[in-house]
Amino acid sequence: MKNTKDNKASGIPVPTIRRLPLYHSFLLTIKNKERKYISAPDIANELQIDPTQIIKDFSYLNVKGKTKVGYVTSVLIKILEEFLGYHISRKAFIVGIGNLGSALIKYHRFHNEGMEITAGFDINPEIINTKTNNLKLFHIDQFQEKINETPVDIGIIVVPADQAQKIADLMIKSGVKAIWNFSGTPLSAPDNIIIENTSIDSGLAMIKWKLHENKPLIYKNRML
Amino acid sequence: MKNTKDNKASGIPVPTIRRLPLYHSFLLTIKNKERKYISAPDIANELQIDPTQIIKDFSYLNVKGKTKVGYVTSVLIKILEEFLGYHISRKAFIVGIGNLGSALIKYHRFHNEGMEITAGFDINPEIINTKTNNLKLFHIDQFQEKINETPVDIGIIVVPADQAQKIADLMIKSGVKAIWNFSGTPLSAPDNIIIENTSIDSGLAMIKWKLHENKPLIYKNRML
DNA sequence: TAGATTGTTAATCGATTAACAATC
DNA sequence: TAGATTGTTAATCGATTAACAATC
Repeated sequence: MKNTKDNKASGIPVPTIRRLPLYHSFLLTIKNKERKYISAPDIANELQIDPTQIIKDFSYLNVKGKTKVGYVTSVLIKILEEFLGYHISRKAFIVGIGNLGSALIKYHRFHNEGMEITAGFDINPEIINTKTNNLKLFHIDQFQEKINETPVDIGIIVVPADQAQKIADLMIKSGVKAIWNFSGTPLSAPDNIIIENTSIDSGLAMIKWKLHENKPLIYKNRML
Repeated sequence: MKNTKDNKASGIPVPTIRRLPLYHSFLLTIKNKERKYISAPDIANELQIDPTQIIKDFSYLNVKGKTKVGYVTSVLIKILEEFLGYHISRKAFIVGIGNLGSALIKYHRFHNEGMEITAGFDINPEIINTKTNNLKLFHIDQFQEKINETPVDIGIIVVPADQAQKIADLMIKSGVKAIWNFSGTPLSAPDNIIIENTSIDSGLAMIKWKLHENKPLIYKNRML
């Protein structure tokens, strides 16, 4: 969960990277409206982000805008897609075909964003050797075998917390470069392995905490 | 998407709040092992977070630890649950019963974390008046009617981006206090409405960017 | 020109990390 | 006591925001 300084090299702040897909998806709607130019204040207004933040973010990408006019929509989109690597497809295996796992398999944006899930794994005998959304599902014991046939860069972990580390170890041993961890528990891995943690629970924590804020008594009176 | 200064009042950093569910889930495993005490360095080691960060986080909660021993596991868990409001159940409606929507409905942790989804809405006639995981599904036109019957604090939006604002407006009009937005597009809302955005795409952006980093040529040679 | 916008540099703000005193 | 840990205060680091010059 630690933010290593891997952004130092290029100097692009991590939050900027995370905002880029947002810009991209918004700009597609602008393109559909056949608007050739879009200005930072316009984007800012729509996306509720500070306009100077947007200008700053774009400057990291070396996109040049036109004074008084803005940026060329199609150029922005192209630069974003190149930067985010949407045209370079990375293969991925997903482990844990539960509710969330199935939803991820069906999430159609991954394809446009340059990730292709090429096999799924589980331990449930009922689903092994079946297909979800045209994706073949195998027993986890076949992971090594399948990755030898078609190497993948990304391993997606959607198993319960107590199984996650074991799966991560297997993925690392098998040569996966990046792990996308939806298990809600942190993983140990060598420094050269990219780990991205996505946890739904932290979102709910924020919401509930903010709801509490309206009723300060609840925790201001709490005895330490 | 803008970070307002709503954390100023209590002085607790937003990242701290987001880490709390992680601590909670880890501490449950410690409790299961019947370990009475747990120290910050031990947690740090397991969760890959800086130990002083953990001590700092706990200090915001006014938990007191024992020098040389650590914290009482059960006390930590209790304080975390109180702070995160796990014992105060908030009702929620979910709109958009697609793949992700269905996965969220089945996500069992929400119950423990104090959120209960009490109805689902969609426009697909095939699923209206059916049930998913014992949850009744209605047409979106019945939203106002249903919320009048049983008010909810939280609205969960899992519809496509171009439908999201419309649904948000409906929720706000109906008196929802917080919106959890999975649509991937930002929402306009009055300041008193709590908005939490959860987007899967930013996670993939990070992964792909870090994978690129290993091959700097790809974007260092990119013509601006 | 006046006004709107880009884009850079500086200031501010917030979070993390380091240093260190206190304690058992 | 020596060593390990808490917990606070200070320093550092990184990101956002503000200020402002340049441009069309």
